[in-house]
Amino acid sequence: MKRTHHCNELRLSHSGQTVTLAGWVHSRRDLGGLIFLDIRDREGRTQTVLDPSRLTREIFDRASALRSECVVSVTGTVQQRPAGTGNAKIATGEVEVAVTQLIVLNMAEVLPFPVDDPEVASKVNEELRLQYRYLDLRRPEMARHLRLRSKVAIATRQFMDEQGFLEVETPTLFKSTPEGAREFLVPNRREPGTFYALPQSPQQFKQILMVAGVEKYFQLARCYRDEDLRADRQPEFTQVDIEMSFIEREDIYQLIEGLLKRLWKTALGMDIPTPFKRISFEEALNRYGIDKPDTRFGMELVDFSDDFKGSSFKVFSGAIAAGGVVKAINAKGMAGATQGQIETMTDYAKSFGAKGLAYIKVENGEWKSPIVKFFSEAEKQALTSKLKISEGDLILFAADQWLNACEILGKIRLYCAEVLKAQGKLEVDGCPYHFLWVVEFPLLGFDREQNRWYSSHHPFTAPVADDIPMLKSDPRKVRGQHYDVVVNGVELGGGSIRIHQPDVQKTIFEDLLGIPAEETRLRFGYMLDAFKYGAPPHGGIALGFDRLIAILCGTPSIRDVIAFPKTAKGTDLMTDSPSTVSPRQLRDLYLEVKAAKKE
RNA sequence: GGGGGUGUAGCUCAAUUGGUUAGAGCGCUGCCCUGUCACGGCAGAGGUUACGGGUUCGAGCCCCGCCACUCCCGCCA
Repeated sequence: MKRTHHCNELRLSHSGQTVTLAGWVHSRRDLGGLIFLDIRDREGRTQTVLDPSRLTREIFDRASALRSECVVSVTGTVQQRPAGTGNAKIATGEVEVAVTQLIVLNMAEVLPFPVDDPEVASKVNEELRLQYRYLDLRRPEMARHLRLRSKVAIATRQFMDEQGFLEVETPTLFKSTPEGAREFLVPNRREPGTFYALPQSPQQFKQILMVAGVEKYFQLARCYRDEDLRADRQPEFTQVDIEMSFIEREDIYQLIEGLLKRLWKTALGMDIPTPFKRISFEEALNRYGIDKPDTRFGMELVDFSDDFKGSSFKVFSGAIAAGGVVKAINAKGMAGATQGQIETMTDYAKSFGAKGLAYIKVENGEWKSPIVKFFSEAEKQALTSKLKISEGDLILFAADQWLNACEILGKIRLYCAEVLKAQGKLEVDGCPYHFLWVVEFPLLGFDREQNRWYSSHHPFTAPVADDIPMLKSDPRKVRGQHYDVVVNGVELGGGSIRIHQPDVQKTIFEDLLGIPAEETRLRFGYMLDAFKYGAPPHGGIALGFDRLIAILCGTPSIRDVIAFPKTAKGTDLMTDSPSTVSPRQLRDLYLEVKAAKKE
């Protein structure tokens, strides 16, 4: 009964051998006097044939009663298929197993959705797929994702090991650190009113490991964030978490380029070019309007602030006079944009606080736009030459403060690319993966509403050494030693060189972030203590492992590469969690539920 | 928290302006079929149109509410 081969193994050379296969009935083709069973396992599928002249009536009847996804073990002789009946679509298509023994290991009920037909199965409502995840995962496409994920995880470990890294596990029961993402809390039974928190990332532990002398740490770390979800965000997710001592930014770039090169080779057999291009935060915003640019296509932002500062079109000249900028993009071939598309883009602009969206449609040799009449010849000339305007183009403008103007057009640029791509009008670079480093982020941002500074990455990020003197005089200008690795407009990961001098850390916490000394001590005291006893200069990075796998699998949703993902509301449809707990459990934890119960 | 989309047979989808008994393909059940691999043929079963209200002579379709899934904004140091 034990199987001798898997279902993607038998070839002509096995002819004549008696073999046993085990697996699921992928499909049954019952011709009345002859039955074909395709047996599927993890590796593939093999056709078996039941010929009543070669087996007992009982076995034949047993085969007649089978349906899709029953689990069976079959024994028989491998034989070449009769001429003209081979199946070139499957690897085992030249042979079949003439069954002499059939054991039904388990019957299957009629399935809630088909798993054998990739066309149909991939369109099945995701709700159903999540509820019956074990069936969904049987689909070859999903099995391929699991397998690729495993291979990439193992290749990651192997590469990091070769580079001298230690894999160290860090706790998932951690201390609450209210900065950043909302945390999942875990009540502590032993002391009422105290809680663990699940870590948003092992950030603090990995820095402590540097103080501990580990020097090179990595981990495939599970992280938890209690924030609203997206196609690329789950409440629990996996990071390739890395930290190194005695390094500079260049060391991280080189390491990650090597790692990604290895992973692309392992997963796709593809050689990706290194080193990756680098672009500063400022340049990324100026040219693409976003800090994670998709550089597979152009449509770059062009600045017209000089050309329009004296313009009689007051919306433009006024914005410039107020310290802002005028920028534009040329969506080539989009002059035929529908009213709905223009409206969508206008809504994007408005969501950034703009009053509207200025545009020019270039149709029939004419500039169709309500604003063109305000433009001088020089201004038109500047537009034509800088944007290389020609028939069929759609020019879109943003006039606002620098960051806002950039972000508006950045958003619109991506929207236009999507529309043009669907119409087959977008020129896309032949290289399918555009990696780049985005560097020189501002260390701090300013929150107008709360009237305070915040860390644009996290408070342990080191300032660029030359900029440290400006920390107190002009914080806005201080650049952080922070870097993001971006591929095709997806932020794959980010990290920084950390502060290892206690005095600089103290300045950041107390003088800039405005956290009182007492609170700093409560929240981060153990870390500041650790740094007193000989902290090496260090830095690291974390890569979003789920996103990485999704990109390699070519799927837009990380749910497709996580075995048991949660829905957009954070529920697990298979196990129906989260769920209520018994009064006794609550009592043990000294908890009382005050919210109104549902139902 | 806000905005958009979806919800009709087990699955994927139709259903004209609001108008007869809500249809099709696949799947399922039964019968027939010895070279199929999307097997084929014949017959059949299968519906609280997510759910709750409302408007109407009449609602799958219109209105209000609600639930689930999904995409986006906010959020994600």
